Amino acid sequence: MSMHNPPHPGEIIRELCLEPLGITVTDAAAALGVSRKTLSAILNGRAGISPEMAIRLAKAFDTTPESWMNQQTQFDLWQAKQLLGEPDVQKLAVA
Amino acid sequence: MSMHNPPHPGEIIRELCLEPLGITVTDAAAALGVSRKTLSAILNGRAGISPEMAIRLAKAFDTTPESWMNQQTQFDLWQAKQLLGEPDVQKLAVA
DNA sequence: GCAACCTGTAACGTAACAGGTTACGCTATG
DNA sequence: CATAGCGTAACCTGTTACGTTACAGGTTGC
Repeated sequence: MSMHNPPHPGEIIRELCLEPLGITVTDAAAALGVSRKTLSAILNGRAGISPEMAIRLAKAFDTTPESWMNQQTQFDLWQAKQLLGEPDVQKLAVA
Repeated sequence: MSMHNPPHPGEIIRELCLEPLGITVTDAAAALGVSRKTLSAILNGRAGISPEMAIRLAKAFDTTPESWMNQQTQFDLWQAKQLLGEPDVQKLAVA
């Protein structure tokens, strides 16, 4: 179940949102109301999608904040699994 | 669409996981492999569910990490909407 | 060739958050 | 009363998001 490296959300933004519109990073950052550096960091995988950013992206691209957050969640979970391995946890549920 | 204060995930853990089992916070923290303080902070809404914690919770309670992350996402988004209000964002999509 | 623009990224700061240990006060139960 | 469980405070480290400023490299047009 989803064992392959999920793309970080920045790739999605660039490939599905910015490139089709032919908009520059500088202009997109201005439209989103964040600095060029902040958007650049996300696009290049050096920052994640914060809740605020998800709301801004949803408003700009006419989507839902949840969809952006879920992309980030998938990426974060995949990354945490790589780093954490199998944590030493006792089962507490019914079986 | 979901305008009411969503519960923070700590309440869910306490009410749906710990109380039915009659397990103490101290023991649950030990089973999860985290400190008592860390679990206490989550249960009382003073910390969120990190990806690592979601993985631990999923293993202990035989659920999925995604379900815990989604709970946290709902809470974070609701909170961000309260704090951010309507951000000044230009529409970039088709219109 | 040079100027203008776009981009990545570095350095500096702020603020916030997760996690840990230690310690204190409260409450409930033996 | 003594002990256990709990919340929470202070203190630490590491990480992240965000901002401004500045610099280096690439493109494009004159």
